[in-house]
Amino acid sequence: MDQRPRRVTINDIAAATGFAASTVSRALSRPGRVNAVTRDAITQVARSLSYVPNTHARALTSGRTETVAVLVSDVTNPFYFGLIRGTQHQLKAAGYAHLLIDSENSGGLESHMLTKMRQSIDGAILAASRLPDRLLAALAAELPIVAINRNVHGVPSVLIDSPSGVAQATEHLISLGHREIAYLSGPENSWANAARWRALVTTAARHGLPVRRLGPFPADRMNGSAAADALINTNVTACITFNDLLAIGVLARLHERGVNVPGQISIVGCDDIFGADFCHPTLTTLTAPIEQAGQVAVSMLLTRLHEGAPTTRQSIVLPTHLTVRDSTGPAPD
Amino acid sequence: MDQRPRRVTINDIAAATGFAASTVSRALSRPGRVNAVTRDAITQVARSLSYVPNTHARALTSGRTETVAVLVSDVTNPFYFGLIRGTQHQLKAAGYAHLLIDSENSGGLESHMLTKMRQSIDGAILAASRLPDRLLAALAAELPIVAINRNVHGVPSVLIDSPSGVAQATEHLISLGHREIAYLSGPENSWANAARWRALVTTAARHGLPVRRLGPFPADRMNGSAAADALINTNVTACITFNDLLAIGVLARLHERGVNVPGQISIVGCDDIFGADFCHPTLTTLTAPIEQAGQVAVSMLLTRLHEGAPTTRQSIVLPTHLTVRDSTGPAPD
DNA sequence: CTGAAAGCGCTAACAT
DNA sequence: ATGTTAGCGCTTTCAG
Repeated sequence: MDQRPRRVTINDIAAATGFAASTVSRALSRPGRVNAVTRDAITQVARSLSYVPNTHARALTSGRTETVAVLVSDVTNPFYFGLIRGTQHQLKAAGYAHLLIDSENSGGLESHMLTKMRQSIDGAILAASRLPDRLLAALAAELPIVAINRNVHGVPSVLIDSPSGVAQATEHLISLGHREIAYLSGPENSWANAARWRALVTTAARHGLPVRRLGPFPADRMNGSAAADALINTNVTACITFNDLLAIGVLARLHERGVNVPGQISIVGCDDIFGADFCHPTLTTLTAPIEQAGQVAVSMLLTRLHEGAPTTRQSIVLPTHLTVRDSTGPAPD
Repeated sequence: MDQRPRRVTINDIAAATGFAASTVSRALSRPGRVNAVTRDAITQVARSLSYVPNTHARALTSGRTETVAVLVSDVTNPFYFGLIRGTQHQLKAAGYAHLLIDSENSGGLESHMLTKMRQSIDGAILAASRLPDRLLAALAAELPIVAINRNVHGVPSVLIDSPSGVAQATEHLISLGHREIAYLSGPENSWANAARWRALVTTAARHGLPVRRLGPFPADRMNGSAAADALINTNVTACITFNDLLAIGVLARLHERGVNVPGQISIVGCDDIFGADFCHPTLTTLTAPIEQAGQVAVSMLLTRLHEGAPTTRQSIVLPTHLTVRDSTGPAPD
């Protein structure tokens, strides 16, 4: 009674219409290859029997699964919320299923999951992959992938142009009179972290200004305390933080320790995640189009899947802009 | 060259070991049914060939897919972040794949996706289903499901006990001297919304106090403005909000209009989502164990799948508690 | 305990 | 344009 009630198959439709199973198959999956009237007859019967094609049988023969895996390094990180939203949306529009995988910040788990799932998916989106360049490139040779915020030769990717955003942020701080700026560093193995630091160094150098690098700090709210304490020990009047999560943590700790933001120190975040506009004070940050990044990544992947084109080395860079809120202000005298 | 490099199958292992394919199959999926030494030989060869079983072939014959769908009504809503984290974690631990589906607040899309996916999944977790009771019950008869925050006869579920939390919150407000409390209502078709409202009414009545119901408001930050404005038009000194998202929106609007919280009005949220502890002022709210809800839901589903037991009508209620922060205070004189 | 054989539902050559 | 015939890789009777 709890048994699955014997689904209707392509053969049932064949029997009902008098056509061969293969014709039914064609009519349903390659409508062009079949006479219009037989196609209509078949579609009609299929509908009336409420036929649903069996994904597995289809995948088994065709190799296509209409499923894309989205790997994030930590589902918990609100940065991914927007991204997941973007991939989810775009994938659904294309009729693809969305397999969510959390690699728990581990390259090992990442590649393990990927090999395990290889035949269950047509491709994958790797957000913030923890895989070393070589492995990533090797993987890309076996499986269509698109990386987000990761620039490796031979791996199509969607990059968020934080460098130019960081440059803007730096100019913003300098124009407010800040002469010494610190960078609160995120994970050492993060591509974005390195890119942001470099951009800060470059821009500050152009103005003949020194920068300090503090950290690394794991990029979560908790570690904002350590970061804030480190910050207080310096005499910088402004800092750019690896990401908003960390920045929000810093803000909380600074408040706790009675340091006024932006009165005594200005804070800039990165990403503009959920919360950046309602924390206290609201956070000046680099707004990254992360939902769009998810969408674009999916589009690239899908194109690749459909064209069959190797599409090596294709990369798209998405712009960021500085969103000024209340956490930055004039340097104290 | 881009062709998938011909995966190793059970037959390769059979050839390599000299055993029949069926024996290999058994050794790999039902180790008990096979001689220890042949099993070891087979496992060994399988490993050395880095064999990965084909999900689809397996699903096709066995009917099992080791995949569970998690349906949320809106991936964007931070309430689901914790939930997804919980399901993701638990599912992965059990070796199941996690299929994320966004039903976009539409019952139609919800059931459509579910029928389409029926043979691709072993079961589903429905978070905040928009399906009418009857359809939900019918669905549960066909497919193992566990509902979250939805109480329908015959559908196993995980319920978050907001009623007792709301009661606590109400007592909290009354003890602070508030004599007239409003409820900012969420979507009318939400089970949780109804439950919360009832709990407020009951508790207030016990103290002989009136309550006002405002709304309904779509439960997102945007609509916090409308909700706040409606609130200002009353002369209540405190309100309980359907959820934190709405509450955070209300806080922002109140601030904008110069209304002091909690000086002039106290606000209580529900759920304790990401952000509730760092918005301004920090939000007094009902802390719901939503990550745990996800975990429990998965456990229930998995038990059901493995025991094969119909497990009708099993429900688990998870407790909530009031987390007092800065958005509530004594009633103004 | 192990092997042989028969499919699961569908697609993809190959014929017609 | 349609039908025939083989499987895809695996599990599962059913024998031995």
